[in-house]
Amino acid sequence: MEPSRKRLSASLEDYLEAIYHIEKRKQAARAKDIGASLHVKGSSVTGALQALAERKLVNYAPYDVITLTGKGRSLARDVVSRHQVLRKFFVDVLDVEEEVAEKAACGMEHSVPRRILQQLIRFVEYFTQETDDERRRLIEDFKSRYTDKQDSHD
Amino acid sequence: MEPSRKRLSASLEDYLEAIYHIEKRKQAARAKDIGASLHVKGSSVTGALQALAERKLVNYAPYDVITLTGKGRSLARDVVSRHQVLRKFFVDVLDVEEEVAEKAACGMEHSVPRRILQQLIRFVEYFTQETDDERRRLIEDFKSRYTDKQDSHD
DNA sequence: TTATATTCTTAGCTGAGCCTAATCTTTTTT
DNA sequence: AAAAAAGATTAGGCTCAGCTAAGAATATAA
Repeated sequence: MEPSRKRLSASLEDYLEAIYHIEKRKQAARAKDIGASLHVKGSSVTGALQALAERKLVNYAPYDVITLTGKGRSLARDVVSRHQVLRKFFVDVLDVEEEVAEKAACGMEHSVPRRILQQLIRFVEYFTQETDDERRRLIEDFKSRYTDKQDSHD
Repeated sequence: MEPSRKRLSASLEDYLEAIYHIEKRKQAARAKDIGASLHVKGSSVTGALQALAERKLVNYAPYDVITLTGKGRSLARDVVSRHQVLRKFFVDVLDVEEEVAEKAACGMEHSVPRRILQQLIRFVEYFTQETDDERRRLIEDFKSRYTDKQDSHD
């Protein structure tokens, strides 16, 4: 009985992520919150929840509230972490606008390999450490050279 | 008559990219080369080519060789450039293994916003300039601290 | 120049993942 | 408690992007 080893689709990862955030705000998630958060209709949510339930990632019973299982929460945290790392890198290092960074992270979070993530974490850490002036100065210097916050995103 | 303003799917971008690379090696692309390069069957290639032809991105006639149109080539270059920038950043800055970098670039190239790309280009440039020792030294220092080239990709 | 092999296309199927419309459930009002 | 509203689910449809199998077109070999 393998623990459904196949990779989750980008879409299902999004659902997991959304549920995770909603759970953090409220106790449990409702279908409509998920739909609102992902800009999809209720019927799509139901479909996704059934897929997630089949993989034992959410506790789901029709008309009941939705919660993540242990496995689900762990996977959700993984996605959220990818998102956060990218976002932080875009904002703190590349000096990109919050909204652009946020959107970009959303798009790219599903395909960042572990190894890249690991290095990215180390990299951001290395260059933003409170304790090292030289490194932080360089990043600041980089930023100050390209301070053209226009719109050329997307 | 709008020039089909809607964004290309990740899949169609992959096809364009593949054709671009094949064209660079040989004179023109054949369906089977494209299929081999993307690991899809011939019939899928035909389908994609028809979609691309409809958008005037490839010159396509049944059983004939395939070439990019001007618009197609320009778009292809765009994709390839996103790919290369990511790849270079992963290898030259994050110090990630070639294959991991390559795969990651493949996955992420479809969702990098322009703005992020622009900053990434500047960033890599800034830190790998031949002319600046201090910056290059810091990157080297970063690399030397995390020289654990194991497998934890994917 | 036939025969064979290769390549390409068509037709039709599948699964994801979204949608709308109709039909439950559950909750809230009156 | 009955009616109304809100929320969730099912049924069925659509698009995308892959697949297989069968057949057409082209290229190669005998």
